[in-house]
Amino acid sequence: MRSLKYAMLGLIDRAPISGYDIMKEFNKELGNFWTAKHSQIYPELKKLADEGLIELKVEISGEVMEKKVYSITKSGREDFLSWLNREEDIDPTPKEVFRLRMYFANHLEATHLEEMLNSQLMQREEKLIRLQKAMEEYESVPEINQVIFGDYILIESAILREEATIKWLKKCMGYIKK
Amino acid sequence: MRSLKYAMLGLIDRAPISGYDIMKEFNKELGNFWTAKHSQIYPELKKLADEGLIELKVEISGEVMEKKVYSITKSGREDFLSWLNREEDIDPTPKEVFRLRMYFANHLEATHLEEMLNSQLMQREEKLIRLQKAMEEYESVPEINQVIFGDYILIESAILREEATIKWLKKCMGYIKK
DNA sequence: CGCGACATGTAAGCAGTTACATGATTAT
DNA sequence: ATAATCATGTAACTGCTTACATGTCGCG
Repeated sequence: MRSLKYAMLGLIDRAPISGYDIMKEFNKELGNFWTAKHSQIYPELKKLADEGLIELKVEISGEVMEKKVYSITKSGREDFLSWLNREEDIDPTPKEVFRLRMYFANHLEATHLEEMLNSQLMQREEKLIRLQKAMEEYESVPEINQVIFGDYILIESAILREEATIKWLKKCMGYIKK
Repeated sequence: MRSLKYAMLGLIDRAPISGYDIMKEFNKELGNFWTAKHSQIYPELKKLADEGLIELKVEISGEVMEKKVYSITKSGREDFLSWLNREEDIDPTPKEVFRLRMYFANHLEATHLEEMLNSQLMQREEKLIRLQKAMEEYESVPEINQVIFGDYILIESAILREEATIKWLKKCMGYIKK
């Protein structure tokens, strides 16, 4: 499905960007639903350039250090928009190891099960707080044609996801005690 | 991390089972959070048998058709339980293509964006109804030491996930009209 | 001068999907 | 008979992670 390709094309389309900075984008809002390591990003950039979807311009930061800045081409933009407009089915199962583990919870001792749920709960609550802080940066909902609209709705989605997970973990803990 | 290995060991531990039936388990409750195709299952079974974690017994269904039924060994059970009891960090980002797409929603026409959100909404609502029906099969919450406890909490988790996604999709649609 | 961030790449291996391939059994 | 399901496998490929590998820049 080449999803990484389109994630990268979308980022490059916003403004010319380097592989390093694409990597950093995957640590921000987008990173809640898509991410990649530099070892995947650099070869993909090469491939996209070979396919004529992006163009390279080398910048120099400091004395000698090269920074490869890529921009999207006409054909890259067409490809990206055609992907973006495609109608798709809902995503296949996103795999989650913790829930796989919990599927076999009947083998765990009650006290240890509770510890595991609690450890997850704390980590999820921390994550939720971080997301809520990010959301507070927005005074109002961005217009749908603004670039930050995407950032906004992804934070919201991530918050709803964490809240649902927390609710579930608490329910599970409720099933233990008594 | 060999998660498939442990998913399969856990299933085999419940009762001796064939590759084909493991595949079917991934279409049930567990399939909401972990799944695999037969092309991945059969080689993995071979590997687990080579590692001495499972044992094979061939059954004949009908006249000649062979069914390979695997059971867990002592060392397989130990390996599984040690994995199950391990404390782990929260799962890394589960990737979702639809939300990646929505990150770039500012490029979409309002009417088309609404169509896309609506199409997702309908599919998610259908899925939710199916999950709720599965939940209704349970008269009460199973005890935590029962095998079906895992099934129950995974259905609940899947329901909460769908509800959160539906809530998000509706919010997004709300941002469009006006 | 040392440390953390900047910056880019490759190689090996593990995980997963799609397609190829075959044949038996059961229900209609 | 014929279609759906049962049943098992392999091959080629894509996707992704971990580790290897190198060097610069800015700050204290």
